[in-house]
Amino acid sequence: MIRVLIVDDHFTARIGLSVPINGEADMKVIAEASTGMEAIILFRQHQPDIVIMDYRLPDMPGVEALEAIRTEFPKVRALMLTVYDGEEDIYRAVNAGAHGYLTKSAERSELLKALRLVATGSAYFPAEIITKFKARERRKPLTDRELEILRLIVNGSSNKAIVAALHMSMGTIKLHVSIILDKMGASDRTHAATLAIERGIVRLGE
Amino acid sequence: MIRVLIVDDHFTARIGLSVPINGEADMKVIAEASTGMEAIILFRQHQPDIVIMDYRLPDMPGVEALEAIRTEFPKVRALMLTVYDGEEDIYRAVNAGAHGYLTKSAERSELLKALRLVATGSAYFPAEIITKFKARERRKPLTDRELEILRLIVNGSSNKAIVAALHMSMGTIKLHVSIILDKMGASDRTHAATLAIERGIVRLGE
DNA sequence: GCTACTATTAAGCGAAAGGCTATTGCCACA
DNA sequence: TGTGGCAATAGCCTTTCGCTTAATAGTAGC
Repeated sequence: MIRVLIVDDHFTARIGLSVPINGEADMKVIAEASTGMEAIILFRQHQPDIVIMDYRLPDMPGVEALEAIRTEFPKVRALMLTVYDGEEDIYRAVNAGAHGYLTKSAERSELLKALRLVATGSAYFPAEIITKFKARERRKPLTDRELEILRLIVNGSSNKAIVAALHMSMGTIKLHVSIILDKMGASDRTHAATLAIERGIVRLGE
Repeated sequence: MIRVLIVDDHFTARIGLSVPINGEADMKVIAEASTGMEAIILFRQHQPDIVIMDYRLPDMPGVEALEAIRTEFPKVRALMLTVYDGEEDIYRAVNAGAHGYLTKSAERSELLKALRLVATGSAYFPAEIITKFKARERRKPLTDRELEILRLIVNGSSNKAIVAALHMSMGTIKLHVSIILDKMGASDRTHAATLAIERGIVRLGE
């Protein structure tokens, strides 16, 4: 019997997962969490065979909750199930220890298949997910400073505004921006901004 | 008895809605659709008291399906239930005839309340939704040409690239861009791009 | 038929952006 | 104790942006 912990802040998603899962003979939902903290506590209590983890949670990103769980229980098996499918999201999930990644448009049969595979020690990543993961792996990662500047660019800041915000000289900012464009393969700052959103590097409204 | 039609392409969402709804004494899910076409056909067949409509569907946007239904059945009652909460999304939904708008983070009680209100002839719009609707209403709408150029800006095109794509002169493009920035209240094209995504005017990857 | 709005072209100007190169200091890793 | 990656500064040069103003033409509403 595969014992499942569901982590999702939407009650419709929790019901929509637990009903089909409990309808299977070989699996059972043993707990449901709606926040990252709750997920950590319930994992400790029940030590399920698999966690189905949403990306966006009210208190912390799902990957952070997963990392916290993995620190305590290195053998945790997790399947990410999310609407976000940016390169960066996928990359972070894999690095946090996820053994499977599905978008919410997955069909019932695929979800159940992925659950069984991940719970029994295999991995499950659809081809598009692997492609995006590899694309992310090939890129030189942005440094903390570059990320900070990228976020300001996405917020619509001019170089002058960035200078004011970060107390640096114009020359420094411009060099950083150039390196960001190069690493991301963007033609200019506008392109970099939309790529950052598309890839999940920067989330709007956060 | 409130007869409900659910329109959502995710099977988890459909189950997550129909189970709680069927658990209520005064309402019942009488059909479920996973595409816009299906929604139109099932509405004709069942003429439900209310439609719960997702924004994103595989074949057409939910608002378009709703518009099509309203052309045939002007008295249709609809509650939008979606993850998208941009000004433009809300504005379009209201103009397509939606009498309620909820994001998927709504709680069970709020969803049921909204369902009852919308089904019995009232409207249900949370305060944040109304705020965004009004914000959109205050803005001068973009013309078709301006929208076309805004999409290219979001895709990272330079003015030169836009000239090549639309076969227009640089002067024309520059003037269009200036007007777009002005109407949107954006400081530059990068800001316009992220605002366009945030407000739901342009969807990435379409 | 007049008015208003939209689409288009155009020229010019100052500001901003982006590419390039050179230099310094720091820290971690071998 | 190098070596390499990161952060920061600076100057120069070219291109691109964004603003302004002016003028023409089509089209939809009144």
